[in-house]
Amino acid sequence: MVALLQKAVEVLIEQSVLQSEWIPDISVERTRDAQHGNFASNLAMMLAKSAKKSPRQLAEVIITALPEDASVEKVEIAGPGFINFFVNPNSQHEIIADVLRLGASFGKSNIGAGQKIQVEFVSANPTGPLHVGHGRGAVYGSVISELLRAVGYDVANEYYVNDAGRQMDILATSVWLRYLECCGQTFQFPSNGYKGAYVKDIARQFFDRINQDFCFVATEVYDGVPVDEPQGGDKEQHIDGLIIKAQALLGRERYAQIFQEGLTAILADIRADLSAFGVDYQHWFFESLLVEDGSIEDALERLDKAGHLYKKEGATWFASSALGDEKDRVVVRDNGQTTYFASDIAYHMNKLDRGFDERIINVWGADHHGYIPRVRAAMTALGANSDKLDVLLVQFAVLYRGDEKVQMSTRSGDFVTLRHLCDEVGLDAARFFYVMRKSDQHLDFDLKLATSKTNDNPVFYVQYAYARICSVLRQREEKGLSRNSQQGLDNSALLSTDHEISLVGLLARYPEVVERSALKYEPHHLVHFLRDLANYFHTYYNAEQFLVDDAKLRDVRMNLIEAVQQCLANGLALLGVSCPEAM
RNA sequence: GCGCUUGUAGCUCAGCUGGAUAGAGCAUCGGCCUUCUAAGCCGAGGGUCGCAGGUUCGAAUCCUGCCAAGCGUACCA
Repeated sequence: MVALLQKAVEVLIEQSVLQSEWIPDISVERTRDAQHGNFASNLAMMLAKSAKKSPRQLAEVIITALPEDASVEKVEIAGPGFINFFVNPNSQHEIIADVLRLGASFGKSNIGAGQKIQVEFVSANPTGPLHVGHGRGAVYGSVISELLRAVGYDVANEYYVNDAGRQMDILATSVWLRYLECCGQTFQFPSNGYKGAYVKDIARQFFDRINQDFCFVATEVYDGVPVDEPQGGDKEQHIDGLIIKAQALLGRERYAQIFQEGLTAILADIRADLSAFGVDYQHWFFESLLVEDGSIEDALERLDKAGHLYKKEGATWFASSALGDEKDRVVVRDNGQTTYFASDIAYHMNKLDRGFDERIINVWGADHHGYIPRVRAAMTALGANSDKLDVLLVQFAVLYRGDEKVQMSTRSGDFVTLRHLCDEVGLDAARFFYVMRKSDQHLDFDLKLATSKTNDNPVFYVQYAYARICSVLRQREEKGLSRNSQQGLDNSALLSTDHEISLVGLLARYPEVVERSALKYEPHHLVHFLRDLANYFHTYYNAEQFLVDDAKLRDVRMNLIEAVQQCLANGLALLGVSCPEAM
C-alpha cells in the first residue's frame, strides 16, 4: 500500500500538484473497523495544509493517481480525508495456504538477521529459593528471548550469580549457626540471618555428612559479638560480628566449605525451579569470577585511564554525573573493598568483551530503576554506546486469593515460593498470567482465578479453542469424512461469512504481532492476540458447522480451522504454554 | 525536596508511537445445548480517559502546570 501511495505521490510531484519537500513518511495503518476497509492512510490530511487543498479533495487527486493493483479491490475516501483500501478477499485467503505450508515456522522472520543479543534475567541472589516475585522476571525474560529468536536474533540467556559479597557471608553464617543447632547448641538465632526452613535443611544435610567437625560451643561463638537488635543492639553489627567469628573459628578452608555448601544447594534449587518453570539458560555467570580473575581491577583501571575516576574522603569515585547520572558513585570504599557497582561495571565490560556489543538486555525489578543511569554511564565510560543496553523493568506481582491479598514476608522466610505457585496453579496458568500484562505495570495475580477450571480463566479459554479444533479434526476422521487440503485451498473463495473473513484477517496479522511483541519487548500483545483469535474461533464455532456434507466447503473449513490451530500452537509455544489436545 | 513510573467502565487491564463512534475480561442483567466439547456463544447496561490549560485538520496518546499513588534517592546488594 505504501508503495502504491509512493508512486501516486511521485506522479503528482511530476504534475506539480505536490512538492517533494512536503512529503512526510507515508504511513498506512490497519483499520479498526471493517467498514473502513483493511488499510487506511492519513496522507491526504497530512498534505492538505501545504497543498492548500481540502483533505478530501486532495485524497481524490491521490486516488486517481494510484496505480492499479490486483490485491486492491477498491479505494474509498472517508471521514475527514482518510484513504481506505479494501483488499481483495481472494488474496487474503492465501494466508491459509501460507500457514499450512509454514507450519511451526509461521510467524517467524529474519528481521534480526542473526544479530547477537544477550538477555540477562532473574539473577536473584543465591541466598534462598525463588519466590513469586522472581517468577514474573523469569517468564518475561524467557518469553522475550523466545520472541527475539522467532524474529531472527541470536539470543543468549544468562543468569548473573551474585556469589560474592556480604549477603553470601550472611547465608554461610546462617547455615553454620543452624548446623551448630544440629550439634545440640542452643542460642538466639540472629534477627538479620536467613531464617527460612531451607537453611535448616542445608545445615541438617551438612551435619549428617560431616558430623561434629565444624562444631563450636555457643558461648565461644557469641563471645565478644555486639548484641542483636531485640537486645537493644544493632542487627547489622551483630551479624557482621558473627560472620567475623565464623571465619575466625572455622579458618579459611572450613569457612569456604560451608559457604560453598550453602551456595551450591541453593543454586541447584534455583536451577531446578527455573527449569521446571520452562526457563533455561545458556550461561550462568558467577560474580566471584570477576573477583578472582582481576576483571574488577581491569575495569577500574580502564575507567581511570579514561579519566573517569577520582579520590575523595578515602574512597574512589566514578564521575558518573558527567555522563547523565544524578551523582557520582563510589566504586572502592575507604576500607579498600570494591562496591557491588564496581562488580557490575566489570560484568558489563565482560559482556561487551564477549562479543555482546550489539545489544544487551537486562531484565530488572522495577525498584532498581534508579540504577539504570549509572550503568549507562559506565557503558559510555567504557567506550561503548549505551544505547545498546536496554534495561527492561518488571514490576512486582501482588498475589491475591480471590479478594484477599496474600501476605509475603521474606524476613520471616514465610514467602510464597515459585515452586508453590507452580504446584498450585500449574505451569501454563502461571506463565500466562505473568505475561498477560505489560511488564512495567503492577500485576494482580489472582491464585483463585488462575486455578479456576471454569468460566473466567483466560488460559483455558485459549487452550479450549485449540482443543476444540483438535476434537473437530479427530471427529472428521472418525466419521470417515473425506479430506482434501488442496481442494480446500482451491475453493477458498467459499469462505464468505463475516466470521470467516474476520478470522482470516486476524490470522494474517499474526506475523506482525510477533514482530511487534519482540521488537518492543511486549509479550502481552501476543497474549491479547491469542485471546482474540480464540474468541473469533469460538464465535465461528457457534455460528457455523464445520463437518458439513458438502465436501468442498468442508475442505475449505478444515483448512481454515487447521490454520487457526497452527497459529494458536505457534503463539502458545512462544509463551511456553502447552496445547492440550483435549480438555 | 528532587528523579523515574503510573492515573482509562464497579474491579483488573488493552488501546498498534496523533486518527474515524475509546475497547476486552471479570462482575450485573437477559437469551442460546435432540447436530463438531456450554471451560463456549449472542445481547444489554455501565466512561467528565485524574484536573486545568496548550500544540493542530484531529489528543487517552505530544507539551506545561496542578492533584493523587508507587518506587527510587547508601562507602547495601
